[in-house]
Amino acid sequence: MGRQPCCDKVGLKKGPWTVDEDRKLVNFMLTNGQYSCWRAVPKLAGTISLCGKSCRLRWTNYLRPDLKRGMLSEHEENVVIDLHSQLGNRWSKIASHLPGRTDNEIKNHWNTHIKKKLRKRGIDPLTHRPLTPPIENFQEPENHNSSDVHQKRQTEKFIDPLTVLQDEMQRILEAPTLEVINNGFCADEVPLIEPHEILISNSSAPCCSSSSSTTTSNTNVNILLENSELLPTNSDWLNGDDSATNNVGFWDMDDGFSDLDFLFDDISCSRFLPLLEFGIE
DNA sequence: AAGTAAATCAACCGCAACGAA
DNA sequence: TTTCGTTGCGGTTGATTTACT
Repeated sequence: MGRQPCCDKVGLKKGPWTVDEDRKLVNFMLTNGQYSCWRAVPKLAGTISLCGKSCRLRWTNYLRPDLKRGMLSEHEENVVIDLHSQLGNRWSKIASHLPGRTDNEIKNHWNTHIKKKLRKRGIDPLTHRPLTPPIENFQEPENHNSSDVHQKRQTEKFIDPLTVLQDEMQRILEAPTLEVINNGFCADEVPLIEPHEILISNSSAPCCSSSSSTTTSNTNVNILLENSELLPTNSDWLNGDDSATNNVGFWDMDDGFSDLDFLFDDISCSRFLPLLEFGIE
């Protein structure tokens, strides 16, 4: 007996996601957290024409509000190179050390940038040993203003969908309760990740350093909440743990990654801004 | 201006791993 | 222990954009 497809492929749409599909998925994920069964998500979220696998990929690689966007920093590249020398092509493991970066993003960056850089330095990207013979005078292909091009492209490509999502996300985040939504799905069905966990709250973070905002890339989805009283408190989410006010969501902040692209209110520093900032400069 | 090559990255595919029954 | 359903991962593809001729 052959393996069953991950979903009923008949009638399923392929290709790029539409704004509406994004909106539905974000709506669902922000309201319910990460539902335990991706297969059920298309139906529950209303993105019925897409399979659960697609939804998972879209969310983890693109829509998650905690994602960083833009080119990897030099530090991040060095981390990737170092981890790759130890782990090989285990992109998800490598990504787990880089907050806000996805395995797909790192894999793409490796293949398009880092490999070339290593070869240019005379290092075999596969073995991390010196190339034999070393490629001398290896010329990195001229890529005029590649980062500018990248930023421009991302702006043009993503600004509209995310802008459209903005109002929707705001509405969801300000909703007083998590109740029965799409197609009767009930929020009582234990989510794996609660909505607060996809937001980073860090009252001890540097207050609105200019650098934090300058690192914001054009496609970053920065979710910043002002009306935090409208959301359950951290301790609500964390089974009564009083230290929850320092909860920082996904990552350990001790490993040197401080520019999480989340902007803090200039005035209070302890509350998030009342906007969804999409990195539009 | 038009055609082509190169670069980029979102999305797809298929397999492995895992857990439940 | 085996079977089945599901998720996660890594490799790959293909659409899009930019650079070059």
